[in-house]
Amino acid sequence: MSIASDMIRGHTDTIILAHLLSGDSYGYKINRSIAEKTGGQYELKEATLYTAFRRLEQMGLITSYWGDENTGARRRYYSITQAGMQEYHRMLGEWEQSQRLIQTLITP
Amino acid sequence: MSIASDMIRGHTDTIILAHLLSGDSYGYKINRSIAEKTGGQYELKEATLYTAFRRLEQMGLITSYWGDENTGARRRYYSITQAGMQEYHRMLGEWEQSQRLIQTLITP
DNA sequence: AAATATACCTTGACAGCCGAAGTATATGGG
DNA sequence: CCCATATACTTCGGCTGTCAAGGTATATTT
Repeated sequence: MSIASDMIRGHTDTIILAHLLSGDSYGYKINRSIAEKTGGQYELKEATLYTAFRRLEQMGLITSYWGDENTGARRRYYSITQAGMQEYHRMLGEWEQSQRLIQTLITP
Repeated sequence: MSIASDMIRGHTDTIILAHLLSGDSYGYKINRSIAEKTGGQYELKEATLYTAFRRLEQMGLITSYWGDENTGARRRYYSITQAGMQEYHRMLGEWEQSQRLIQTLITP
């Protein structure tokens, strides 16, 4: 495993929810967007991304529907739910808290 | 526990190394210290803690020796190595970087 | 004598990440 | 026309770190 992934672990869901706050989107595009936002420093592995979608949908934080593209590959669009928005805000708060906690603990 | 363990995951090793920078110590005490530092908000589970010691020793980042207590329970002391110090600094840098990365990604 | 605190260890289950491989459509270059 | 590339999604199986549960042993407090 790469260290970076264990650092991001626990934030994957939040990252996806954050993205969907700006409107419905689909897997491939979300990942492009993540890569762009970070200047190519980071992107989710496909397997990770799609299992995250499954997880989030199962938890009721997002819903999905097939796009009606009449050209190109089919796309599955995702939408954040009310519960998803609530959860997003809760996770943001947890990040703030854990950030301080970690900072405290890794400082000798 | 109050903070999701997935948030801390990836920092356990750094936390232990950070502690050992201040001098040799042993498992139980390190965990007491973590709890104290965070005002009881966090502590490592024993199984996690001792697994981490094994991992760190195997990686050559720490060494261990039995204390010579002639009273009370025996203690296994841990010492950070040169490689451990180097790795600690590398991990600190990674934390800085991933912190910014996560902040960017979880902001809509 | 029993409960509590100190101190360490092992086992097995579980969750999330990811490499690898597969499916399918559209486009541009040779 | 074929092939490489980009788009887009899916499944499988292995790996790693966390943790609940259980165990061992000593010293102090009740």
